[in-house]
Amino acid sequence: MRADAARNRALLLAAAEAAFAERGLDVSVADIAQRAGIGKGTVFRHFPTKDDLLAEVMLDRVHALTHAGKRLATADDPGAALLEFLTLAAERQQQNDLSVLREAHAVNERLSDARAAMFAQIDTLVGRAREAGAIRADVTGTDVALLMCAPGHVAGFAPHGGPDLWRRYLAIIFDGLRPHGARPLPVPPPTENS
Amino acid sequence: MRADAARNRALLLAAAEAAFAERGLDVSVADIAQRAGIGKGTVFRHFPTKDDLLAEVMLDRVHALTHAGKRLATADDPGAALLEFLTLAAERQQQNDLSVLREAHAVNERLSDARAAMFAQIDTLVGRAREAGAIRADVTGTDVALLMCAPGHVAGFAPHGGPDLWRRYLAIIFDGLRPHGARPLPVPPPTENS
DNA sequence: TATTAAGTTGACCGGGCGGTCCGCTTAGGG
DNA sequence: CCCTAAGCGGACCGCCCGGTCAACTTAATA
Repeated sequence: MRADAARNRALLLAAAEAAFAERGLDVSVADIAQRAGIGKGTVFRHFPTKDDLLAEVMLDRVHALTHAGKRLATADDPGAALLEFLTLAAERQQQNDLSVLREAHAVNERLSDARAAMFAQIDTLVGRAREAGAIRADVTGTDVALLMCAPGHVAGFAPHGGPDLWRRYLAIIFDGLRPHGARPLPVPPPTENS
Repeated sequence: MRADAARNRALLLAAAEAAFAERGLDVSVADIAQRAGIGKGTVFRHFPTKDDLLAEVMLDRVHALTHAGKRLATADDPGAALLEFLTLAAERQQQNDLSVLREAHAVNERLSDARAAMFAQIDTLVGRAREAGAIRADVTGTDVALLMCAPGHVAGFAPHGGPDLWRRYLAIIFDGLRPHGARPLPVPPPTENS
């Protein structure tokens, strides 16, 4: 692969990730190309369809989370490890990632596999946290996989919320996962209110 | 207003609500019209733009919730009242209602006013629940307004979840709002798992 | 029933989208 | 340094969308 092609590919992926995060999945390919400073045709040289581009962006994010999960799976405190994983997930996943992943099979087989790997990693983290008594006995990996995007999603709709508002909702939701009578986390105050 | 026009208008609103809920905000006007069994032109006779149609649908939903909130504001048990309100909200709001409401001002002034009225009603419910000690002292109406759509939203992404899966996540989230050491609600088991 | 205004309809329009293509540019090995 | 193939870019295509319009249909009144 030629050097300029590799550079443009990296530029394109970065621009696409930013564009999808800011404007949603409906950004036009032309917009992404302009943001990357390349021509529209070049986008389709690197990725046959817009969906393939999206899949590649998602693949990077899912892999990063999976690796973080693998690292945290051997931590001393399984409860803290799960919380840190959820923090990473909420931090990165500002947007509607789950809606993409749900239809991952239709988009891309590799992405579908990556999702399965991430879910398996979540199962491990949740299992360890459950055994350690850090979360309720009936909480499943699926529960956590579904709930982990909620803080970022929900905070995104705040009228005046600061950029860290998601931490507040992560704390609230995580406390809902804890066993009966657990002392809840200190909940960060809302930075601003309506 | 002529009788057939009123009938078509009702048919149209029902079809639009169903279509938006099932297919998202991107359903074409033509699809909605076909679903209602009327011509596409008739849609634009009743509502000048697609956004106006959407605003009318949302207006009905927001008003219904506001009225339910007003009824619950005088209930004996403020904690139970808030929970019932959240149950109603999660039950109806399967979809991305918040994303619409956030841009309500851009869509329609009446909708913007209706949203403000609903938020005020939520503030009342939350205030009463807080005073009764049913929820944490630091939980605000904005918190609840943001979190109330999360159960429906999150459950919608479950691969095999039953239609009542949102109840599970409502219970978890509501428990996160309760004061320290509160006995959590019984959490409905997941109907199915991945 | 005759009249008419209100209501309905689908063909039609401009615009923006994803995706294609071919002439131009340029990296990089011999 | 030159040649060539890999890479680039933007004009272009077909499609579908929201929205318009003029011809047609019908409910309601006298």
